[in-house]
Amino acid sequence: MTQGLLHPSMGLEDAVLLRNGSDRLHVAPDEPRRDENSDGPQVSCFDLARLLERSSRRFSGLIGAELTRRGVDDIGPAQVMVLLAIGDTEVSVGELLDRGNYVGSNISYYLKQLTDGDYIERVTSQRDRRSARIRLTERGRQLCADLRDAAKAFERSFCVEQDLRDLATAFQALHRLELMWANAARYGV
Amino acid sequence: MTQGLLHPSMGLEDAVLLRNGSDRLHVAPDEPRRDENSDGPQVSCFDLARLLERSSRRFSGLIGAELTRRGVDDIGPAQVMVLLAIGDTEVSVGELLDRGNYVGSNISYYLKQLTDGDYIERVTSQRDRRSARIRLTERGRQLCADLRDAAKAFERSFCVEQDLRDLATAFQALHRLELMWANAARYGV
DNA sequence: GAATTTTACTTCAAATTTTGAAGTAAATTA
DNA sequence: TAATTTACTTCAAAATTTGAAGTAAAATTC
Repeated sequence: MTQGLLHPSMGLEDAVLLRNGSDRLHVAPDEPRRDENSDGPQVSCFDLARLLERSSRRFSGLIGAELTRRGVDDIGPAQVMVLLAIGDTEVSVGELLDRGNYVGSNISYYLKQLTDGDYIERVTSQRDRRSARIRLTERGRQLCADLRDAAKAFERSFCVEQDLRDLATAFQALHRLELMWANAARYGV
Repeated sequence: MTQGLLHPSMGLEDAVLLRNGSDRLHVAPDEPRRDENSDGPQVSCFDLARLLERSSRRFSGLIGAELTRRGVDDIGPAQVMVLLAIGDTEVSVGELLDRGNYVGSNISYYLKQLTDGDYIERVTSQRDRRSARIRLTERGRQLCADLRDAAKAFERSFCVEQDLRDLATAFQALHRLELMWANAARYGV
């Protein structure tokens, strides 16, 4: 169902050797337990949520490293995520709040840094002068493009066709789950 | 492929009404663009990573709310994630680091809080007296059990069979991606 | 059309979380 | 037995997140 997300040249054996403690060369410790009389493993919200967190941290680390490599030191991974959330279009702060499920004051803080670093520019909307319209500057656009290139290169060297389909599958399933969580939050449980 | 993650009684229309701004009743703003001549949507690492972040935040919010409901106010969602990472077994700090991709000093900080709140207990291993063995106390176990019950109840009322399979699918695909990211970090790009 | 309410943000200060550079003490290796 | 490595902890600084005001511009109500 979900084969081949690892490059042929890189087996699971390598993959799990993430720390090299003497007696901790264990396999990934959080495989959800298999249900004896079923054909798929049981996965709880919690299993998944932990995986989400861990993956996010992992990804942030990667972005951070990439920023360092590029000599970008005025913003970090968190700010990059905001840049990516903005994308190619012009958005309002409110839209960003939705997109990332951010808190208002938090986004304000990031946007200030991004403005200071000249990654975005803000124009107050003519239609509604309360609302700030945000768009990437050339610098912001360039950084995003560079990161996208790096990601593409990564995908090319590590992913096979099936991986990309799996990515899409994971995305869709997660997206739906996220909507459920959002509704749970709204309607209380 | 991935149908039914929403309860029949709750349509997409409701699902996206997450904020009630006057002119921002838009549909989810980050659908990945469809590639004209392909049968599945193109999803980049970044699309997925943003979804991971957002979902995590959403989930943390849910856990936070649940803690408040239960009158637990000495720990937050982040600490709960550590409890869940510990699980039913006795683990070392190093194992936790792997499990959550945490930073050492960070876990130390959480463990201290959890010890203070009597959610976990630490015993120095006899075999290797440098290494702390951690396990849940009755209180920690109870909290986890309660949360699991709440999650089960949520799943029962909001998920159909297909949803649970999708959860498993998402988990597997993500897990593999995470391994790739981990290796990318290790081997540099 | 003036007063009120709501929306769309921003600011600030406090709390929380994360990081990194030491440190400690126990194993391991040379 | 000395040097190194491992498995953590501590501390202080930095980054992030939160929440309670605040501001100013719509939109609504009277």
